[in-house]
Amino acid sequence: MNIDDIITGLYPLPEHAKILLKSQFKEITYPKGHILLKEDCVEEHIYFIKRGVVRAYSNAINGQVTFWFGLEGAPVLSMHSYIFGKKSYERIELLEDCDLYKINILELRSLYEKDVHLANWGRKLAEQELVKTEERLIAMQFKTAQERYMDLMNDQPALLLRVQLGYIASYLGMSQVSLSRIRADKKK
Amino acid sequence: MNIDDIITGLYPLPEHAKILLKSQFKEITYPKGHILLKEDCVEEHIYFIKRGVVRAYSNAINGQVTFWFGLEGAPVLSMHSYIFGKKSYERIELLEDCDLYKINILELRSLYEKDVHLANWGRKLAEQELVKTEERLIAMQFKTAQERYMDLMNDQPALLLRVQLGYIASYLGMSQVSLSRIRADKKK
DNA sequence: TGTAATTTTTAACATTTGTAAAAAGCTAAT
DNA sequence: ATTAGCTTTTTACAAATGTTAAAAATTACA
Repeated sequence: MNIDDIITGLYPLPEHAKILLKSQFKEITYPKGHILLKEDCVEEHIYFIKRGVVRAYSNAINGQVTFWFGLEGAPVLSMHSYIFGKKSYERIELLEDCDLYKINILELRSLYEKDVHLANWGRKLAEQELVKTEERLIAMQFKTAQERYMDLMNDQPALLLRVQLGYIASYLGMSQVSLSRIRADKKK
Repeated sequence: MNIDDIITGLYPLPEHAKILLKSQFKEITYPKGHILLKEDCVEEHIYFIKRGVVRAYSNAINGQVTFWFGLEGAPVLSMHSYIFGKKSYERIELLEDCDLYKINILELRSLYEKDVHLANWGRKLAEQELVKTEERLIAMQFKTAQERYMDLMNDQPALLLRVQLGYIASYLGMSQVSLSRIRADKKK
């Protein structure tokens, strides 16, 4: 997934704005297992995934909770750092070797202030994430564990092939044992 | 909560931009019980609450699911209509008599395209909602029903006094019976 | 290939949460 | 004050999900 498609897919930009934004991205590669971003740190960049899979998780009393996955094309960011410039509450880990496009948040913010097209691009970035997040919240509130698993199978089958089930279970808001049970039932 | 404070609280605007945005808002009053916005309709406006309480809900197989409340100062919008110009999946109902500030979405979008400050204001609007929604999603994933209730008591005690418990239970992702149980346990 | 390490499934049991129905409490209107 | 309607709590039971531990399957790599 190249940076042009990622940028333009979000919001159409006139050539000059696109070039300006693109010029601030740097490409970078990290290996599987790399921690891109740590809790309790202020992260200074956001990323877009060129290649690879990534998860965000948070440490609760009873272990880690994976609450987000990113595949090719997805933005990777700490909400608190990107939006408030504050410490991140989550940790972001690479589940495969990844190629990433990286951009500095302060730089990006200054682009937002300078160029109306880029400000609208930034608006779209937040709006897209907002819709996805609200839909997941609603699903958590009124779908059963089984329905949530089946939705994931329909919407993101690739994820199931690339990510281990323990993380998927957590993402779906259930224990790994529950997920195994659901999968076992489905076979019948 | 007046419109000046609502606008400026989100993102500081130079005087001319503030006046421009403000001039597009109209004030309107509806009685308790009024349906502001229906599922399967494209809603052409977004609102801000001057006075009152509002809930958004969606019809599932087993009854309504309340997934959002708005108090004074909050934006009221259908995600699908505001962001995609598509049909709303939710219904929004006034739980008290409400005074609202209303603005046309197409008009707002054209302001975003015209003025860099307003585009950034629109970005902040989405970003603020995004942070709140992600935090709620995470809470749903790794807090118990009891913890979610106690968080609500701490963070939004006013809500408990103004909204009936059936809706609160749904918002917290539990049955009304469970909420009653939790409340009964708490007394001991 | 064989072994260790990791992941996934299964089993047994405990706990939480849901459902349905009844009882109790509250509110508003007469 | 009384009644009707609505909300909340309680009860009893059922279903779903969690926990712990062990077994099975898979993967990584020496």
